[in-house]
Amino acid sequence: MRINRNHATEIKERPLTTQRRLLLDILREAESHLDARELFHRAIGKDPHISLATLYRNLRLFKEMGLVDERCLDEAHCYYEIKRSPEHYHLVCKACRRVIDFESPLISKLIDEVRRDSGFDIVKASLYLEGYCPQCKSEEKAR
Amino acid sequence: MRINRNHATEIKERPLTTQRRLLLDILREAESHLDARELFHRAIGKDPHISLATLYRNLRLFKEMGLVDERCLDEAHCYYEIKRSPEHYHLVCKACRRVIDFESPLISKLIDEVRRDSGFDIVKASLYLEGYCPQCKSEEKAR
DNA sequence: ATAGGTGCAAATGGTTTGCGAAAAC
DNA sequence: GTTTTCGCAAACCATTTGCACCTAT
Repeated sequence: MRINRNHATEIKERPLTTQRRLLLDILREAESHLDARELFHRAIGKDPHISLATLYRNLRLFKEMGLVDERCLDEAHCYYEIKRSPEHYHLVCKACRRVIDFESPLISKLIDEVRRDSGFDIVKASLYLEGYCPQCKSEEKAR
Repeated sequence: MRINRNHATEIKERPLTTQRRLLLDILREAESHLDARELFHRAIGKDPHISLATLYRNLRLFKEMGLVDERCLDEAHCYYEIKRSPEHYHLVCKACRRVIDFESPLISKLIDEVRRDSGFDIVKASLYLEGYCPQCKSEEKAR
């Protein structure tokens, strides 16, 4: 079995090795938003022999093939997630670090607007909103 | 002289040392979007004795004080820029890496929408659009 | 005199790479 | 038999930290 990206360009097709399947399965099953550390932790759980090098090599491959998105919130927090459709965006609580996905039709409107004004051919949009979730807000107040 | 953030909360006021002024000046004068390496390069130009440790310590301080924003496009590309108003967002060309700033009233509409739906108190929005700029698009076609 | 800042050099820690062995085709 | 992947250990490199000195109050 092989993996590749439907609208692939010059990127070669690659075999779906046991390790790659393992990693992709974890990413798919995850409630999403795993960092490399957590992904490795879960991978070790399923196959104690898998190595970090393999993990990073394949994360990079997945990124290049467009199977996985890398989301870097800041220097210290990079998360990986399987691409799913429809596209969605992220809302992060600065207190508890909970991440919520959301969608909004306003974004495609915005993209159209920018495309028209700038002449860019836009292929990807990343949007993070940060703030405080209802729980953390009220805990804050209680203090 | 001192630096602090107008709507400061618990963050102490800090003295504006020569090194801090130097760094802030560079960030202010920059056409924006400097990474740590480039910032250091320019800093060394003005004061050959300034150290990387000072640069990182102060970048972190500036972030905490809300003077500077850190934008991480991916693992390898973190950029720092002085906060200016009004808020603006980024459009990056995947081919030439050019970065364009833009604003749009649709974003505050979007934020209102998300705030209403999620109950979050939203304090920051980061939006990157990636694609190909008009020049790179036509060079691509020419090939 | 005390607190905070700086430079230097060493430590840290996440990510990458070189290499020989193993697997895929 | 050639090509690709893997695991291991070593290398890399951006960032952080410990410490002694310095500066400002």
